[in-house]
Amino acid sequence: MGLDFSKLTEFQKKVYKITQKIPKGKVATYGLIAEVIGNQSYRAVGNALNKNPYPIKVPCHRVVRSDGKIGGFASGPENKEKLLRNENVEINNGKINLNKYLVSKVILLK
DNA sequence: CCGATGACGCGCC
DNA sequence: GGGCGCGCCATCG
Repeated sequence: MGLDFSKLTEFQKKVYKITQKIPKGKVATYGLIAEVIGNQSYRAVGNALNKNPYPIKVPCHRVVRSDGKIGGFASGPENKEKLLRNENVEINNGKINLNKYLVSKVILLK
C-alpha cells in the first residue's frame, strides 16, 4: 500500500515501486529494473536496494543478477537465498534458472 | 564540482 | 566455467 517515499530521491521511488510489483515466486534482475526505469543504471539500482527503507514491504530479495546468481543482500546473502526458497524458487549451486523464474517486463511497467 | 564507491553486466581470455 | 577489465549511473564526501 502507500509507503511514505517523501524523503527519498525520485530514482529511489522508482526502484522501490517497481520492486514491489515483482510477484511472489518470481524474480527480476537489476538490469531489468534499470531497463524499466529507462536507462542503464543497474548499479545505481543495487545501491538503492541496499538502502531499502522497507525490508518487508519492498521484496528486494526477489532482485537477482542477470547471470542467475543471487547477488547481494544487506541482511546477509544466506538469508536472501532462504527467502527465495520459501517462495518455491529453486536455487541450484547458488544459481536461479531465469528462463523459469524471471518476471516479464510488462508486469513491472504496469 | 570532481573523484570515489557499489546488492551490476558483458565481453574476453 | 572462472576470473579480469572496463563501462554503467545515482550518491556521497
